[in-house]
Amino acid sequence: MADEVSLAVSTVIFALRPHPRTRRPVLWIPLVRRIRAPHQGTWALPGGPLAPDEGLAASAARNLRETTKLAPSYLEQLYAFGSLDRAPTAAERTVSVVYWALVRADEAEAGVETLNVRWVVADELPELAFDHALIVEYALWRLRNKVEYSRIAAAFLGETFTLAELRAVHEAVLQRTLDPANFRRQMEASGRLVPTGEFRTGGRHRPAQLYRHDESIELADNGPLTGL
Amino acid sequence: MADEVSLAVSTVIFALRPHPRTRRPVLWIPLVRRIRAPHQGTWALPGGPLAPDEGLAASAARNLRETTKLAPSYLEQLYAFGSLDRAPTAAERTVSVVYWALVRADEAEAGVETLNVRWVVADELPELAFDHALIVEYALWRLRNKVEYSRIAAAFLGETFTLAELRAVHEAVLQRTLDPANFRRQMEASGRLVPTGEFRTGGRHRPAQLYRHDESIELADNGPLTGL
DNA sequence: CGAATAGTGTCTTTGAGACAGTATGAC
DNA sequence: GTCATACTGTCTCAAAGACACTATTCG
Repeated sequence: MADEVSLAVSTVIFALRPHPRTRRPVLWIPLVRRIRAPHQGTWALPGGPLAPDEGLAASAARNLRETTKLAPSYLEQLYAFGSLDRAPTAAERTVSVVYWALVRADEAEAGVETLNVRWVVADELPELAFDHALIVEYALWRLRNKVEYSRIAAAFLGETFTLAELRAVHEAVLQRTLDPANFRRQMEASGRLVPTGEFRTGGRHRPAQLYRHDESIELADNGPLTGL
Repeated sequence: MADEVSLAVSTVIFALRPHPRTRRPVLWIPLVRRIRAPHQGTWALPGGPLAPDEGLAASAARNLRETTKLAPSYLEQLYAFGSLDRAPTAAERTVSVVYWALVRADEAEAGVETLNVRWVVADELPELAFDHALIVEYALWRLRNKVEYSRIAAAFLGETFTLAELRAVHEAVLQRTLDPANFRRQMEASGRLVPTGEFRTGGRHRPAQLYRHDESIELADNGPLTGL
């Protein structure tokens, strides 16, 4: 065991894109290939050591940008992992502060995929390095919980959207269909939606009203930590 | 700014004891007096550097034991704090992984209070060092949320308890009175309570049935992180 | 007996969900 | 007109809360 503890920041980045087979929207995350031991060659979460002159969230945002060329539309701390057995074969003891982030689908389309960066469906992961499989599972659990009682789903959409588009995000995250009528009433009752008076035309059906979110309401309620 | 980041673990420790004036049960936390700069002489959360051969939770449990002579009946990670402006005057950059813990009232009575350790009412704090006031506020918010949808209140009680005792814990944490009839039904409907068939006598009224919690149910649902 | 708390019954309100029905633009 | 989806109405059920009532023990 080493006599020093090093500190790293990693990020679980979610985007919504169609499943390669079903074409239905599902969650994707980018992975990076490890280029050194331990676990050399296997896939891992993007991340790296914390720079001394940089905050934790800033570090997460930076290595998100470096691996995906994207800026997060939502970023939240997930957990600090620091068990002794995280990397049994490693010489170095590392504590990882992990963040999770949401990026917009259209931006994720533009995201580069290189030899060492690969986007995969979040429920169909390859084998991951260290305890990263557990970390992704936990991030998915948090996202699925939080989408039910906050307006973070907005982070996957643009400025304005129809109720059908918002519902599609919820359905993709929760992996079940939702009743359109009841979903509409819940969203209206939440007081977070503002009708714009504009309509989305183009489908072969009645045009749908466009909404935007009330931006005075935080994406998620983090209590006293708001804005940290 | 230093060119190294040091890692510390701190803990917000909650106990239920009567308020000095009202005698109604309220939340208390122990503070330690800082014996070195910065903020020398002011009160702070118990904590210290992470030992290289110790897990994060183990470190929290250790310095909880060292300051209070107690073992936690509940321990959960709160947040990792690492902004650059946490300690503007400090030469050293520190990231703190903060835990929060619950200890039993009877044990807290026995907890030592020395010159450098002082128990204070959680809603009537003195001025605290660094960002510790924000940290306590966040811990209180988490506790008050979690008591409503988990069985962590049990961590303040002994093996068996009456519904009135359990309700008193909820009332103290939430700072409002609860209807005894509705509280009873909610607890019974939760499926977490097991009647023991024994009764608590001694009051000048009908004896109350003693319950215990179903120990196959976790104190709180942390999803995939169960038992970490 | 009265005081005090244990425990039950029941009414109202609220929100979730199931599902039928109406509205309207694209074609 | 037909199709597809937008949007509305309404019924049922479950949980939360207010509050009246009964039960039982102690002094």
